[in-house]
Amino acid sequence: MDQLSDDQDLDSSLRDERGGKSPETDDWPCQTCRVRDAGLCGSLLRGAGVKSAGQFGRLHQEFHKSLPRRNIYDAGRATEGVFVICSGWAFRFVQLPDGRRQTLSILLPGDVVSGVALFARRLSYSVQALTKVAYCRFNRGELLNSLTTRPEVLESLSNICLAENEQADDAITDLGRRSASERIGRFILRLMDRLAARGMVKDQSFEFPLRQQHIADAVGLTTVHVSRVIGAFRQSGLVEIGGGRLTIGDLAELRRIADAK
Amino acid sequence: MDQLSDDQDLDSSLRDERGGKSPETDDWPCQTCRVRDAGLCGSLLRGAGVKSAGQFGRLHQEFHKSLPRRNIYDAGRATEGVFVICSGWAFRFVQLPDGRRQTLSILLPGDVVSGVALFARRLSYSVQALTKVAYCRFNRGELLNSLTTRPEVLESLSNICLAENEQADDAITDLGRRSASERIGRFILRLMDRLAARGMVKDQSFEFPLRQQHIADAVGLTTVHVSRVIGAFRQSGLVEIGGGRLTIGDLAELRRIADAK
DNA sequence: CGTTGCGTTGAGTACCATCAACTGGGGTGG
DNA sequence: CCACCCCAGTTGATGGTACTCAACGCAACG
Repeated sequence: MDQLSDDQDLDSSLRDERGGKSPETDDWPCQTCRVRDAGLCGSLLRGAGVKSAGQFGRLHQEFHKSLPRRNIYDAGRATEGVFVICSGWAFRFVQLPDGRRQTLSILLPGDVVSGVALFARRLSYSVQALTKVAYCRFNRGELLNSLTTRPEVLESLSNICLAENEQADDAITDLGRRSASERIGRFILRLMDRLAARGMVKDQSFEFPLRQQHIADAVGLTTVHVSRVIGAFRQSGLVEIGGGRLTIGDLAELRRIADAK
Repeated sequence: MDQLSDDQDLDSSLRDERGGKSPETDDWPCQTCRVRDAGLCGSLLRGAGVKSAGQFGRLHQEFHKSLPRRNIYDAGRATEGVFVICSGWAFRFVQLPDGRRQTLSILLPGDVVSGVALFARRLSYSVQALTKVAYCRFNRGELLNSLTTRPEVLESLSNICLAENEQADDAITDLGRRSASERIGRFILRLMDRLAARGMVKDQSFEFPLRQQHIADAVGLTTVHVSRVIGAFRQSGLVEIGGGRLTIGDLAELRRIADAK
């Protein structure tokens, strides 16, 4: 039913963590992917025909899995391509020398870790799995080629970069000019919107694998303060968090809090 | 000598503010541009040959000027292309309904207002001139075409997007996890680096047309607090600001403050 | 049943915001 | 020339938001 619970096949193959798969084998993971038709994968696979490997054949993919709390990528390491989250949650973050930590974005199934990673040999942030995560790497060279030969790929990647920039601008505004409750409210609402676009929200309720530490790192607060704000939210009946789920109790009021002071 | 003072021609032509110029006239402004060979303009004009208009002829450009404190672009308006700052300073900012304001980035000569603006019909932020500004608009359609036909344009625009994303990530980290003095210190140092790359820094001193209000909007503080922090900087001999210039007094110490707590 | 991780709560504090008054420079007009 | 105003910046007083340190409850787990 939901993304995080029915991962039998993820479980069963977690032994071969980080094991690559040939893109042309019969058990091609994308065949059963829930988010295959959206975002970058959509453009890459649509033009190619899902089963054939013609002139616009499938790009080479390398499939990986990660357990929770493991780093999928460490800042500064060389990358050989672009990562896409197939299932599970992850996040991009920066760790300062003195331990302070800032999450740059939460990555949901179907998200490209970063569109511009296509042009960068190494990134300045790390990526960590939040839940069990299955992800896939597209080869940089191939992707760069298809950029010039396949207009829909260029368009898709452009849209991804556009969205990433807008999200970054939003984050800057939130962190620079909004109060704690505004930040947390907006954080929750944005997450819900993104999950809703994936059909992962039902009755204003969705899976929520984040610890308060993750929220704190994302909105630039401490866990203690996040606890207080969320406690206040809960007492006002705005949200309910528990059992790995988040349920919105009073959407209108949450929107009001998130929109202004 | 410096960018902002020798603007006789800017002055003299400020009458025809917002007046477009045909790209093929003899008084083509780029002929005298100081930053012509850098960034996007560099790639666009290099491949084309500066004087000729062959197969890879010049793209259509529309030149504009703006007085200080005028909005070059208002959030939400339809855009017909990509803006490049030719001379002067500007900034991208978001204005919240209740008046709070966050600056997203400072734009220096040679900067593209936003690389991804190429793919967006309207932007969610506004752009305001800080000094007298000359800027130029490249046509969206033409630029999109040259993206697929001219590899160096694609590469240049990729690098711009990459840099924009990295700057945004830096800003998020600063606003989320750094103290006031760290933010201001880093703000100054980053500005100096970017100006140095344009040859606009001499003896650790550079033109600095920003009011404390602008700094406050950029680093997410109030003007009052910016005044205190900068006052402390000045008293420690770290920086001296005055007469529209900023001079670094103790670069090592400023770096130390900016790098950690 | 101790341990560990996560969340909550309290007390005290630091940082930064807010409000307000005041300074000094630059322009303008009497 | 001076009065006046406006703008940018400074400074002080005060207060609130969010941080730090610490203790504790609770559930999961070995």
